[in-house]
Parts: sequence; structure tokens; C-alpha cells
Amino acid sequence: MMKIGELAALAKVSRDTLRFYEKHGLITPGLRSEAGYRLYSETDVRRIGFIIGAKEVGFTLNEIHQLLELEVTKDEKSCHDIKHFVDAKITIVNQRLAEIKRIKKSLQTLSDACCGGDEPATHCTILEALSEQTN
Amino acid sequence: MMKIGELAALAKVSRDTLRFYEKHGLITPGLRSEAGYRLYSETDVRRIGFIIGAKEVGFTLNEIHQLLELEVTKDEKSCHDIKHFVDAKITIVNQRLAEIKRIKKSLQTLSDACCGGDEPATHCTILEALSEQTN
DNA sequence: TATAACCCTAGAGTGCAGTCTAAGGTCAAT
DNA sequence: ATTGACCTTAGACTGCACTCTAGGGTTATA
Repeated sequence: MMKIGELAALAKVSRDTLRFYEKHGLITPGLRSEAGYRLYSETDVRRIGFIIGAKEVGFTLNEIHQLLELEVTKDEKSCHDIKHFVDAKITIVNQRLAEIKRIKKSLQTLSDACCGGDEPATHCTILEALSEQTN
Repeated sequence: MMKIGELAALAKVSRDTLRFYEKHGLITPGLRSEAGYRLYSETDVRRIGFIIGAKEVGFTLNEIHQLLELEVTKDEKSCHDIKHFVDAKITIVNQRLAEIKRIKKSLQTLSDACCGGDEPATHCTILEALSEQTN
């Protein structure tokens, strides 16, 4: 069990951010010490790791909230809804994957065109690098 | 050459967004019609396509601005700086790529655990799905 | 020729995601 | 016992990326 400052340092976010996430339901208010200090578990650490990762790839806190609330159980009723929601998210994720691969390739083209040795550096911009990608 | 409304419809953004991007230097103010209407070229279309794609995968407008300004020329002096900047960006892009793959896998695990047929739907959350990923 | 559907500007307003401030309580070390 | 580093709350403030409003001009169609 760690205090907010420790978790903040570990996750490289501010204490305020962690309280903000709690206030907005991304991390459930858990244990408190005698003095009222928040105490975080290993699960909380993984949870905020997920939040940060998801944020980095362009999910909003709202979307992350929905992702974290997803839970497959034996409840037949909700199972269909979950499947639907998850598959919709997978589609979005696949689009992002494709987009980021495009960007990576164009950055790579740019990097390769640059100082590659003695051959003359060709004139090249991101947009030109992007256009060259025929796939 | 198309007017702002056409480009907005094509790129699925608002006219205001396009004017906003211009004001912030993401698209250079180009040709104007006799009446002062903005006129956009094919290059502008590709440009805003790039902006939108980059935004979707989590780049800020500021970062996108920097990416768009990158240009490899024969100027030896700036070449080193460009290489450095681009390679730093590639590192970030690679991290995002890894992160989005992680998220995709966990969503897939979640989807697979759900309504897979007659086998009992195992209890599964995003965090558990993430933990299962040993790679 | 007038009506709708477009375009312009400057500037105000909005929602998201924090970030900071004030005023105070707790804990470990000198 | 007091100093400093930590923790608490509520609420104000900030920066980003739009989004809207007001007040006006233009262009195509009935």
C-alpha cells in the first residue's frame, strides 16, 4: 500500500491528477489510512498505467472510463452489449494503428533522406513522405 | 480549387476548425478569390488529412506544427537538427505503437472471452486482459 | 430581385484535462 | 517542540482546441 506521492512519482503524474482521476471515477476511492490519507494497491498502479497508456494513444478520459468499466461476466444480457462496444473500440484502435504506422513510415522516410551518408540529401517533407507510401 | 465548405465536408471538420488551423499556422493562408474567399488546393487537402490523422493518434497541434515544418534539404547545418528531432519523434511513435497494440490485444481478449459460443463466458476485465499479456 | 446558402472578421464562450491556491491536518527528524 | 515534507478539501484558474455569435458581404437559384 502506497501513499499518493509515491504512486504519483511511480506513474509520473501529479498528485492532483490522481485526485482528479478519482473524482471523475477513473480510479475508485479505496482504502484510507487512520489520518485520511489515500492508500493505493498494486491494482491501482496497473489501473493508472492503463489510463496513461490509453491517453497517450488518443483516448479521452471518458472513453478510458468506458473501457475500464467493461467487464465480461456470465450475464447474457450485457454480454451482447459488451461485445458490440468492444468490437466498435477495436475498429477505432485498428484505425489508429494504421494511422500511426503511416506517420511512422513518413518519419522514417524523412529520417532516411537525411544525412544518409554522402549521397545528396533529397528535398523531402512529411507530406511528400506520406504521398510516397503506396500501400 | 475548392472553397472552405467543400474542404470542411471532405475532411469532416468544421469551417471554423479550418480557419482556426490557418490562424495557428497549420495551413498556410493561400489563394483567395476575388471576393476574399479562401481557395484550397490538393496539397491543402492532404495537409489537413495529415493533421487529422496525427491528431487522432495523440499528437497535439503544436507537435503537428513541428512535424509539418520538418523539411530535409541539402542545408548541412539544419540536417543534423532535423535528424535529431525526427528520430526523437520516431521513438515516441514507437511507444505509441506498442501501447496501442497492448490496448488492442486486451480488447481482443475481452471480445474473445465474450459470447464465444457455448463455453462459459469467463469473468474478464480490461485490466485482467492486460495482465495476461506476457509479451 | 429577393431568398437561401454560402463566405468574411473579430472576439466571446465552451469543454476537457488538469493545475494551483488557501487553509488546514499528520508525521518524522532535529 | 518546531521545522519540513507530506497529506486533506473546496474551489479558482489555466491552456488547448475548438465552437459560436454578431454583423456583414457574395453567389446561385426561383
